[in-house]
Amino acid sequence: MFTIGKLASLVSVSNDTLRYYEQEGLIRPAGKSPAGYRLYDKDSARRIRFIKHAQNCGFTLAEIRDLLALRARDKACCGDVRTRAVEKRLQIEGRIRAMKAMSKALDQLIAECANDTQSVNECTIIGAMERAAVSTKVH
Amino acid sequence: MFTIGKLASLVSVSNDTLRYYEQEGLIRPAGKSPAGYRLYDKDSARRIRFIKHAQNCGFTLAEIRDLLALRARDKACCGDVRTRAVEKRLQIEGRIRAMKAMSKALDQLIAECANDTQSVNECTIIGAMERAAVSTKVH
DNA sequence: CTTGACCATGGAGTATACTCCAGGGTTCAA
DNA sequence: TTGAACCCTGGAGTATACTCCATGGTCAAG
Repeated sequence: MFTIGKLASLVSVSNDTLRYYEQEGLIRPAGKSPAGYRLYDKDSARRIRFIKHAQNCGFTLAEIRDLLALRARDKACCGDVRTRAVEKRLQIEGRIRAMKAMSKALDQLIAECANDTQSVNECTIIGAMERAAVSTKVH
Repeated sequence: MFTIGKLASLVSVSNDTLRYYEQEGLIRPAGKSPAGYRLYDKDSARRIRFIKHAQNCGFTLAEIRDLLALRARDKACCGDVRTRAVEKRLQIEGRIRAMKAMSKALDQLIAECANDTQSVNECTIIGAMERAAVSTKVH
């Protein structure tokens, strides 16, 4: 059990952010001290790391709340939960494709920048992106 | 050459968004009509699609402005441009890893939801995420 | 030559995700 | 027992990325 400051430094966010997450229904302290101090456990830390992870994947806090709600809903892993999970996975896969295209485009840009024999006009990310996108078909 | 409304519907954003992008230095109309109407060409459309693409990859408009500035800067593809491109690519690759872990976690969740023999306690995304993250080491 | 669909500018408002007080209580080491 | 370092709540402020006016000019069809 640690106080908010301990947890905050443990997971590298601010106390305010933790209180904000609580307000938004993303986390709940494991308990409270007699003085009303929030007390967290290791699960809280895991949960916050998950939130950060999901944010890094481009999910909003509202979406992350959904994502978290997928787990342990009521009794069993019902069809609804499964549907949402499948939905989210599709979303992620779309983003991964987009990012791969972007990465490929940057690769091409970097390669072009490496050989100075290339003309300046050819050195455009948009062009590289388009060439990369042909095979990826995003959106 | 098309007016703002035409371009907007072509790339599925609002007129306001296009004016906002202009204000933020992300786009510039190819020209103006005598009456002061913004006139765009096909390159504008490509540029906006690039912006949307990059946003989907998790970049802010400021970062996208940087990304766009990578192209055709001054004379040649200098080291500075290359450095930035390499930087951005690293950023993207990190995000791709994070998203793959997330996707894997959801896969696992979906699989678990499919076989009802699994107990409820095992059906947690956080758990799935952690198992997925072991081999991926994000951040 | 008017009417409806377009365009312009400037500025205010919104949602998201924090971030930073102010004012006050708690804990603990010296 | 006092001072530094913590905690609380409530509310205001910030950055980003739009979104929505109000007011007024432009254009093409009928």
